[in-house]
Order: sequence, then structure tokens, then C-alpha cells
Amino acid sequence: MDSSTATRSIVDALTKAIVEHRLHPGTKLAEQKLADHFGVSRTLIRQALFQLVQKRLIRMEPARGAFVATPSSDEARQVFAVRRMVEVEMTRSFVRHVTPAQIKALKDHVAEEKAAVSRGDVAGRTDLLGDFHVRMAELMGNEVLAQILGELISRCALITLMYQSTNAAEHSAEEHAEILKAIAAKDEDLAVKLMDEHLRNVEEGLALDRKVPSNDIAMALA
Amino acid sequence: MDSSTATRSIVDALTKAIVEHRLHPGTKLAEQKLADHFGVSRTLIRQALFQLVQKRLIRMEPARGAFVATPSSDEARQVFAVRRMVEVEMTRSFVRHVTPAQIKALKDHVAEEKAAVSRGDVAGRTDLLGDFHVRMAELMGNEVLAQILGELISRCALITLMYQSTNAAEHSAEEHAEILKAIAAKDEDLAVKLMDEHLRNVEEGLALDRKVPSNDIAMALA
DNA sequence: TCGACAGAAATTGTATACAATTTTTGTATT
DNA sequence: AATACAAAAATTGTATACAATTTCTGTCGA
Repeated sequence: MDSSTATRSIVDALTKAIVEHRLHPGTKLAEQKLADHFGVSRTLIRQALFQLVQKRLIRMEPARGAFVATPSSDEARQVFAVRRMVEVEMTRSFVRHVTPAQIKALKDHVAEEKAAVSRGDVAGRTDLLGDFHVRMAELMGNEVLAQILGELISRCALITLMYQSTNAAEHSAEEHAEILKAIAAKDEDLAVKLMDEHLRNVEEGLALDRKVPSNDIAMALA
Repeated sequence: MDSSTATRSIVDALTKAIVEHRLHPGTKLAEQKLADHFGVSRTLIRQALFQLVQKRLIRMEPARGAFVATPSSDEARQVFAVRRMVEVEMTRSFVRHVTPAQIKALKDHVAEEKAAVSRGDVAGRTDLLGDFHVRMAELMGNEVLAQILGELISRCALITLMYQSTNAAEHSAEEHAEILKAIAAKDEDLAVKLMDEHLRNVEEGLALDRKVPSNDIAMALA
């Protein structure tokens, strides 16, 4: 009886599917179907769904079931506002205590990003672009920060899918490179400013004014 | 069939009990006992426990059960580091957009804090002191921020219980008053500085170097 | 007296059962 | 043809059942 590892792996699999856009916002997650798919009983599925509700990746409606979350534009703005709060100060702290090894780790990461971009690997690119921010937290040795940031970025994956307009994400890898350069130069204020601008750019690349974001037709009528 | 409201209320009740120190760090949470207490089946208890794991208020050990969390001093430091990151920038943003109504709301809150302090209401005081920070987030209209901050502060309640040394929390109400004064004066830099110092004071009032924090004897042997 | 060990009791992990609600389907009525 | 309605099917919410593991207890042996 492998303890709660089973539930955990279901949460991870569903999280991955949602973040990687294989499950679209508004999609119904029928418990029995998930149970069949994972080869377990609804009990475990239910435990997993409740955890995903807390991560704000799905919502559950009384007696109607679970659906992939459809974050409102208000929520999107709030998520980005929090990301700026956290990441601006994270960047400041990072610059102050940065080591050569950390710079190298981020440099390698940015190289991977650029490779994914130039080879046209959209899924891998999105993944890596988000990971850059989490990696910073991890390199600082702050797991609490890394976990919170990871959750915010998961939510951003959903938000991006719903409100994507321009492909402004194209520039992200370059912006990461510039942030890193400022960090390496230990230019605290510049690094902070670039991180703030970077996050604003990502947010502005979204159409947060739009009414119903394409996929949501079924939802809108329900 | 009241949907997941049942599970939600169990999560809330247990959260409250842990945050209010009625359940101590390391305490075992036997599922059947909780089920009997709440008058439900273990199924619902289990769903609630998994949610509390995600909130880091309990931990579950494979086949051994659930225990009230015993955050390490490292984790404690990380939680406070994140709080400083978030709240410093929250304060900055708050000052920039603050309205008279918001100032009044916080003023009322600080008055309640001082009342609780002077009447020696320890439980109410602790509660209100934490709420001051969440209230700021709520007044900003950022639910995402309020929720994340609320979770961080819940964890701080556990941390405080485990590592409390000096009763430095005595000064918190005064510090809140000073922060509020700076906010009302729209002195952004001062407000930010005071908030940062306030959080550092709270952290320094803890004995994060201590080995095993009193209550944890049972845990230490297990 | 202390520790090792076997069996019993209790506890966890998962599946299944069943009542309550929602969704679907088919039919009748206008 | 379109709508309203009723029965049927599917789905959710909760409890119970049962196997696997851990914890407790009492006995035996040194």
C-alpha cells in the first residue's frame, strides 16, 4: 500500500496535462473516466481533484463535477501582480548573494531556452520559460519560495492559453538573458527593473480585455 | 448532498485548531477519531487531510498517519523570507494607491489589536496581528495575494508556537500603528522600511537556533 | 529485570456500494 | 417543428467493507 504516492502521482499527471495545454480550460473532468484511465478507484481521483482545486487549476461545482479552471481576467491580473511583488524582491535578494555557480546554472538554462525557441519546440519553450523563474528560487535554496512561485507559474500557463494574443513570449528568452547579464554584473537596480519590465511585458502580451476566450463557448452557455 | 462544503468545513475547523494552537506540532491526527468527532466517514476526513498537507499545516507519513506539522528552523526562515518579499512590495503598492477608506479600515483594525493586547486576550491578539497583513491584501482587492499571504501567516502561527522565545509579539501592535502612520503620510520608503523591519523583528523574536522545541519530545523519539 | 518475539488490536490505503442529484433521452402536446 | 415533461441513465457525494501495514500487548527466555 504505497501510501499517498498514488494520489500524488495522479495530481502530478493532471497538473502536467493542464499546464501543457493537453486539457483545455473548461473541460469537464469526469471522475469515473479519470479512474478508468489511471486504473484506480474514484476515491483516489477525488482526493487528487481536491488538491487541484487548492492549486486553482480546476474548480468543482456542487454535484456537477470538476472542470479545468477558467481564470478570469481579474484573477489573471492579480496573479501577475503577485508575481511581480515576489519576483522583484527575489531578484534583488538573488543579486545580493549570487555565486558564480548560480550564474552558470542560469546561463545554461537560458541556452536551453534559446535552443528550444530556435528549434520551434513550443511546448518545451513554454516549460523552460516558466522554469527560469522557479530555478532562481531553487538556486537561492528557498523551497518555500520555489513552491509558491511554481504554483503561480502553473496558473500562468492556464492564463496564457486563455488570453494569448501576440506571441510576445518570443522575446522572453532574450529578456531572461538580459536579466541574467544584469545579475552577473551585480547591478541590483537594473536587474530588478528588467525583471519588473519582463513580467509586465508578458502580461501585456495577453488580451485581458477580451470577453470570452475562444475555447470557452461551451462554458459561456452553461 | 452538500457537495464539498462538508470537506471544506472540516479543513477550516482543523486549520483553525492548528493555527489557534489547540492542536500542537507533532500531534497525531487519527482518522477514525476525527471522523467520529465530525460525525462523518473517514472518506471526508481523508480528503480534508490531503488539503492540509498542501497547506503545509500537517504532514502524512506512509501508513503511519497524519501529524500536525513541525516546521524546521530552515523552513521558518524561508517562510519569513518570502513574507518579506511579498509584503515589502505589497506595502509599496498599497501606499501608492491608498484611499482614505482603506486607512480608516486599518486604523480600526489596529485599535482592535491594541484592545486585545490591553485586555490580555492572547488568542485574539495573535489572530488579529496576523490578520492585519491579510487585511491589507484584501483592501487592495487582490484575492490571490490575500490567499497566499493567509497561508504563509497560518504557517507562521505554527512556527511561532514552536520557536517562541521572547514575547516580542507584544510590540507588533505598535509597529503596525507606525506602519499605518507612514502609509497615511504616503511616505512610501518609510512604510516599506518599517514593514521590513517589523517582519525582521518578529523573526528575531524566535529562537530558530534551538534544537527541539519543547512540545516535540514525542516526535523526537519516534 | 530487561529485551526479543508472536499474536491481537488498531490504523491506514483502496475499492465498492448506495443514496441523492444532475443530465440525457424519448414522448406527447400544442 | 418546437417545447414541455417524464422516465432512464449517468454522475456525484458519502459511507462501508476489506486487505495490508503498523502499533500494542503479553509471554518467554536470558
